[in-house]
Formats: sequence, C-alpha cells, structure tokens
Amino acid sequence: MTAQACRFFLDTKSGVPVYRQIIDQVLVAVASGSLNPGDQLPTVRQLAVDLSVNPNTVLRAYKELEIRGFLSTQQGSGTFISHAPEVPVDEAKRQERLTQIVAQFVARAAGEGFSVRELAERIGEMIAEHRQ
Amino acid sequence: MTAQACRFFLDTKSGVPVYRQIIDQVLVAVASGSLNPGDQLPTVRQLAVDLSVNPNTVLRAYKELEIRGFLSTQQGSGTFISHAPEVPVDEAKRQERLTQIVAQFVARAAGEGFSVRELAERIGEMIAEHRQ
Amino acid sequence: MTAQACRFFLDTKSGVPVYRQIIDQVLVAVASGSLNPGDQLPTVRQLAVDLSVNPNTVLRAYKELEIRGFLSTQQGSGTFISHAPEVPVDEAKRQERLTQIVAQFVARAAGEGFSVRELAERIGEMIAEHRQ
Amino acid sequence: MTAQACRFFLDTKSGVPVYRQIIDQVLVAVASGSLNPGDQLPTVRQLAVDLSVNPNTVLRAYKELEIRGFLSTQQGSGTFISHAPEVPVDEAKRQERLTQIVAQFVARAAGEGFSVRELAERIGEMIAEHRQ
DNA sequence: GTGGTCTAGACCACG
DNA sequence: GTGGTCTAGACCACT
Repeated sequence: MTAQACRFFLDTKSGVPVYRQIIDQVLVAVASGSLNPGDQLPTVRQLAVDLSVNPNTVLRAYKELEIRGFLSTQQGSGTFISHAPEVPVDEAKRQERLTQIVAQFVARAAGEGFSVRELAERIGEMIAEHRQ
Repeated sequence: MTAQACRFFLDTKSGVPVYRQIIDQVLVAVASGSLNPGDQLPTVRQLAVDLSVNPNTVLRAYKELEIRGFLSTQQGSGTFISHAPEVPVDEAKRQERLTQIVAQFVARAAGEGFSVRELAERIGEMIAEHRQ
Repeated sequence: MTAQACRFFLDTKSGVPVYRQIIDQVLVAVASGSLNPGDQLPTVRQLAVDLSVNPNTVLRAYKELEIRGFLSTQQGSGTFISHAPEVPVDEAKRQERLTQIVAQFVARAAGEGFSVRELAERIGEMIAEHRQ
Repeated sequence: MTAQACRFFLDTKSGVPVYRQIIDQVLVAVASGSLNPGDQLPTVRQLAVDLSVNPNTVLRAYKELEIRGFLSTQQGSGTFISHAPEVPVDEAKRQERLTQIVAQFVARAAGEGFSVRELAERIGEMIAEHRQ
C-alpha cells in the first residue's frame, strides 16, 4: 500500500513553516491510521513538485521524522513508515489539535468577512445533507 | 467598554508565530461577537506583559489588523475595534465562497480524523462561550 | 526583470517616517508604470544599505505593501510586484472618487500657493520620466 | 484681519506629526501671503476643536513657532503673526515642496487604485474647464 | 499614561 | 543568498 491515501496540503498563509506542516501531516496520518507501518511515502522530489516547494524543504521534514524514528529511509527504494512507531492516539492532544484547526479556520474566515454564526450554519447544513 | 470578555493565550508549541496567534484571536473574537465595534483592546504594553512577549510583537499584530481595517488606533488613547465601513459585496459570490472554504476545511479536518460533527460542536461552543 | 528603473530616496527633513516614504515610492512607481506586476524589488538588505536604514525598516514597508496586496514575497527568492487580483468596482463610483480626491488635492495645493498648471506639469513629468 | 483666509487641514494618514503639519501650514501661509504680520491666528482651543485634536498639540505647534519668531503671543488677546518674519519665498524650497505634495498625492491615489495617467487627465480637464 | 518609529542584533526558514 | 520572527531598548508624538 502506498501513501496515496494521504494527501498533503500546505497553508502558505498560516505562518507555520512548510517543513513543520509536512511533519505534522505525517504524524497525524500515522496516528489516525491513514498511514501504517511499511507504507511508502511519496519521494522527496515528487512531494516537492506536488507542493511546489524546494526539495530541500521536503528533505528536511523527512530527515527530522527519521531522526525521531517515525520513518526509515531505504536507499534506492524509498521512504517508509517505521514499524511500531509509538503514536498512541492521545485524546487530549487530539482535542487540542481540533481547537487549533477550528480557531485558525474561523480566523481565516473572519478575515474574509464571515461570522462564526454563518460558518456554524453552513456546517450544520452539511451534516443535514449527509443524513439524507 | 473593555475587552475583558476576550482572553488571549499563546500556544508556543504550535509553530504559529506569536503575532499571528494574536491576529487570529482578535479576528475570532470579532467574528464570534466577543468584540464589537468601538470596544477597546488591551493596550500594547499590557498585552505584551500578559503574554510575556515583546511589546513590538503585539504592536505588529495590531498594526496588521489596522491595515486590514479591523482596528483603529488613536495615539495616546488606545486601540479599538473599527466601525467597519463594510463594503457591500455580491451576496451570491459571498455564499459561494463560504461554501468553498467550509468544504475545504471539512475535507482537511477529515484527513486528520475529525468528523463533521466534532467540528460543528467546537464551533457551536465558540458561539456559546461569548454569550456568557 | 529588476527594479533598476526605480530609484529610492529619502527626505529626512520632511518629518515623514522612512517606512512611509518607501511605501509611497513603491505605490507611485506602480501607478506610473515604472514597476509592473512580476518585477522584483530591491532586496530588503540591499535597499536598507542604499538608504542607510535598518533592514527592519525596509521590511516593515514591504510587509505593509504585502498586506495591502501590492507585493508578494517569496521566502528565499525575493519580493515582487503582485499580479493584482483587481477587484472590479463600480466605475461610476470610482470616477466620482477620482474627482473628489483630485479636487481636494488641488484645493490644498492652492492653499500653499501652487497653481493647477504647476501641479499638472509635475505629474506630467512623472509620466515622462518612466518612459525614458 | 483675522486668519479666516487660512484654512487648516490635517492628513492623519500621512504619518506626519500633527503639530508638524500645523507648523508647516502657518509657515506656508506666511510665505505665500495668506497670512501677514499682525494677522490673528485661531485660538488654541478653537483650532483644537476644528482639527479634532488635543489642545496641547496645537499649543505645542504655536509654542515652537513663537520660539522661532514667527508668532507672538499676547496674553488675553490672542496669537498673532510677528512683524517682519524672515520668510522669503525660496523658489528651490517651493519646488521641493511641490514635488513632495505631488508625490504624496500620487501615492495616496495609487493606494486607491488610480494610475498617474488618470490623475493627469483629470487635472488636465480642470484646467480646460477653468479656461472656458 | 497611550501608540509610533527606528535601531541593533540574534536566530529561523527557505532556495 | 533570500525574507521572517522576535527581543531589547531608545526616543518621539499625543491625551
């Protein structure tokens, strides 16, 4: 299984360093089960092209993940998720992350003139539609 | 009226620049109704002390918000939420944009393992909080 | 393409903040066609040296222009004139506003003893200069 | 003769200190003959109200002008233009000032999306109208 | 007391 | 090399 299930994206306006966003997304994917031990990650060059960033930036992210033990690089074949990485789904951290992404989203939307109420209503509609 | 209803806090581990966190929190407060036109924000120096950051960092956040039209500063007396001129925009396009950003947000959050329901609840809490 | 066509200078006796003078000169260059979308501005450090000011002062000017949408910066490569999204506005209101600001300007200049003809000539020179 | 012929105005967005703007306007009025020796200036309080600034700000401007010998304050009767103030109309300075106000105007207009060409045309029209 | 401007310099992110 | 963030601190403008 490849990492196709895991889509990377960047928020260049968030102020969060690109390499940090890549690291976070790999960690989240592992924690949520989107990526499992043995899964292959995109190549450095491929991801660099996909995200329109310099390969060095991707390399740095992969390097840090490797140092922290989440990835293992195998020369000539690619980069893979390590076996048995200790990433228990910490509910407290999960809630913290939820708060963070919601707050950032609301802030961004507010900057475009949308109120929290409008956002809440639109998301409510999505839930309703989903039920049908 | 003071901004007592609006508590600032920093997440130093998130990688988000301090000045960006301040901007986001002001935007959220405005969008949720915690801060209204005419309300005074904490003084630059006071907020700098509260957050344990340099006054220039707070100033920079306030300055960006002023340029973007959310705040108006009055030398010698303080910084206040603007009485927005509110450029009337095409409501159809606005709704379209709202749908777009909400859908994008939900998709990304789903990628991190959050359900639409969780997102809706957290946003609902934001509205509830400011009513207190 | 570089910004060689655009010379920066400071008037330290005018009382106008340095960062403001930089902003104004970029705006004028854009309005007169000396700088066009995609053109690169001098680097922060280079302009700081040229004007004998602190790099942070230049950075601040560039940052404000970026927030206002006139510049776009790309970390590691430089600062460029934006390809403006150009929000389409009501042309009638735009012309009205143009009349308003021109009339106001002429009135104030007259109060300082300048004739409309002198003003017209000086603005004409601005257009001529950038053609060279 | 009172100073009614001399209208004060402030450009709060120019970044130029208010007290500096007041000083400049008095000097210009004297140099251009709008104000003559013996003419009375508005009272500190009146001008403060007119410009919506703190009386201390006006006071500071008048104080500096008095120190420089352009004004003389007569307790109980008001503030007047001094006799024989040495303000020869220096053509070089005049041209410098012309450049400055035109540049600031163009920059401001550019910030609102007007090109130099549009400004030139509109002013040209004003000249044509004036001739009729 | 308020905010505003500027300097000097450290350290980070990115190409 | 590029720009970005932050600190520390001086001095100015204004209420």
